Amino acid sequence: MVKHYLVAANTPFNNSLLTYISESDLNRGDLVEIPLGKRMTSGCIIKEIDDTVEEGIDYKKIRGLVDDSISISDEIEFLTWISKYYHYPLGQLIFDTLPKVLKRPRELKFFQGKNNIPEIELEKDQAEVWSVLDTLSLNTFSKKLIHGITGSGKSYIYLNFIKKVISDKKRVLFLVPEINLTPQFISFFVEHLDVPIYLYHSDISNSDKYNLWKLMQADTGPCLIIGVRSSIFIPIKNLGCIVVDEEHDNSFKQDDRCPYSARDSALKKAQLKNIPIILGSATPSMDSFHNFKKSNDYLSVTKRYSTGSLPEIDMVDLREADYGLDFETWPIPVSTLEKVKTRLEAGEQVLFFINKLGFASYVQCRSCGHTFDCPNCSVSLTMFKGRRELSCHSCTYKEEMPSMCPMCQNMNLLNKGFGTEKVSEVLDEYFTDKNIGRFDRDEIKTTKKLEEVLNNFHTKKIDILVGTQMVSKGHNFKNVNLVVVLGIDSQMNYPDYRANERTYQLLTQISGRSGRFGKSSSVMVHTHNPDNDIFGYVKSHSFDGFYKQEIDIREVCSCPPFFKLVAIYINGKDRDTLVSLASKLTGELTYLSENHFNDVGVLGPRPTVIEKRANKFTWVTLLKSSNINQLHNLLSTWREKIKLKSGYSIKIDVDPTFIT
DNA sequence: AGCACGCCGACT
DNA sequence: GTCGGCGTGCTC
Repeated sequence: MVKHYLVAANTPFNNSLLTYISESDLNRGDLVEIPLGKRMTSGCIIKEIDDTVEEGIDYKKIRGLVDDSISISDEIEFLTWISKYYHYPLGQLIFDTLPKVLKRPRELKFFQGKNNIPEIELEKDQAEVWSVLDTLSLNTFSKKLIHGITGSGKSYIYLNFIKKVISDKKRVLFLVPEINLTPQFISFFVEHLDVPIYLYHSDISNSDKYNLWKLMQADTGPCLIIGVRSSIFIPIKNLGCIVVDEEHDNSFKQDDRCPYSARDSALKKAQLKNIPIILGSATPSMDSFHNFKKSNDYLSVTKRYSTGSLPEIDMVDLREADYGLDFETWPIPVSTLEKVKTRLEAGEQVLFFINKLGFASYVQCRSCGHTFDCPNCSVSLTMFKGRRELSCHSCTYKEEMPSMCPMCQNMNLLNKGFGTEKVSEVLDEYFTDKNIGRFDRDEIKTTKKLEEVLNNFHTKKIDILVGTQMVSKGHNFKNVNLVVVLGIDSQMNYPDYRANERTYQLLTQISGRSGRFGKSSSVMVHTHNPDNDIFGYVKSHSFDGFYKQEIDIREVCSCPPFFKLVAIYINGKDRDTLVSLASKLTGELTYLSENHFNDVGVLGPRPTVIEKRANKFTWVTLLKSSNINQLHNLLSTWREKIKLKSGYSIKIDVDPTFIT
């Protein structure tokens, strides 16, 4: 008896949903091999179909099961939701997230919890939050947002809840934004739990990923999984709760392939699985704060745990900065270096934050003004002094450091702008007897190196640590009571509606690295615009104040959380063709909005901030609406009709965090 | 997204 | 002559 099956195939064709026939019985979630055109590809069985089969198509036969040890039947509903919400083909989503198959699987490594630390007594604020969580049913969907200032001991609240779920013999998924954050959580949970602890991030092998998927299906023993965003796709049987730490963090949003938010998807997953989910942050996103307040699911801890106190935030006005007679301390004012010196002399360590890599952001000829730009992208090249090269941050282009201007042969080349390498050098020259360490993507390429540098800082082999975003998140440095922030102005001036929010979050998170363990501590924020309102709210540690100001701006400019936003990126190699394609596609969107979906606004198209990357151009069109259903319907209608020539592609980004 | 077909330019 | 550049069209 021949049966027809709807299969989600690994192809964008027909939105990945294709019909096949099979003589053997197959189940929803089975992974199969199927012919497609003249090749073979993978597919996932969605359902059997009977009378709805179209005539006139010569359906092909399913070749057989590709792997019988994994079935994702319990995740199809979840994956289908993601596919619809983010307008991304279901079949491609499934095979993007599935661990690659597995020639020679090795044994799965994990950490065994030792549980050798006795129960910790919660302080009053924490206990109040815990008393609410303690009443949550473990078999019902519920969501809570814990807003706990940096150093308030959110981890202990999570821990209590996790212990409760584990003692109910269930499993816990603990989401962290980045692989950097996993080492500190491993030791924390190993000491407090007595179950296996598994890691899931970009640095674990495919074999381990595959084994974990299998294990999470095979048995149901309680365990903890600490994972980055992609771990929401692991089909975990007997999942008892999800925790999302640092929920505001932009790393939860994927930006290539299907641009899903792991935080929002986790909320959906908890709802579908009927389990509780807990989000936590010291600086909640505007979106979450707004939503959780509205539904009364908001909990807060306002006091630092134990003896920690909040740092003093000092604004350093760069308009009055003194960089020494020969400008030799630039970009660090002499007064700042003196403050650093005092801290170092007291035996403390200091943290520097600059959100740029390299020695100079660009190089310019003093005589004719020529700048060294990437031949493949519309950006200038970053100068790396140590490696003696200029390199592009948006493609792989590199060239040797020039000794003269190629236009006018002048030898006098200026270094403009600065990054971590420059700051490290200035510090090295000023504090000749101190060790300066660097903590950025350029320096830290492996987990091993990450742990090594962190360890050197913890054991005081490094006196001053200079880093990018990487240092701002989560780490606890016992001996740091001064944090220096440079180059924040460029963040604040980024041209999208989230610039204020990101700046507030970043400054607050960085401040959180200072003075975690008593003593007076401070943060020095360097800016040309010290009177900006945001600094006032950071200074007074007033999230509420910031939120109240920002939420009004969002409302008057029709931005999230009041309006939903979708960015549509159109990409291609020939600029003229791309521009006409972008305006044609935007014209179709405008037509649909004017004639059928009146509540949706269409803005654009316009070139992206970096219009050319690796010799391809990108333009963007924005959709805005407070009518979410209409927005989705417009997108679906539009997507069914569009046709693209090869070499041209579109990316739909629902709820973009960055508009580039 | 693959993969094939098909039509033009510069090599043995 | 034919190797290979990529433009176009098709895939349940």
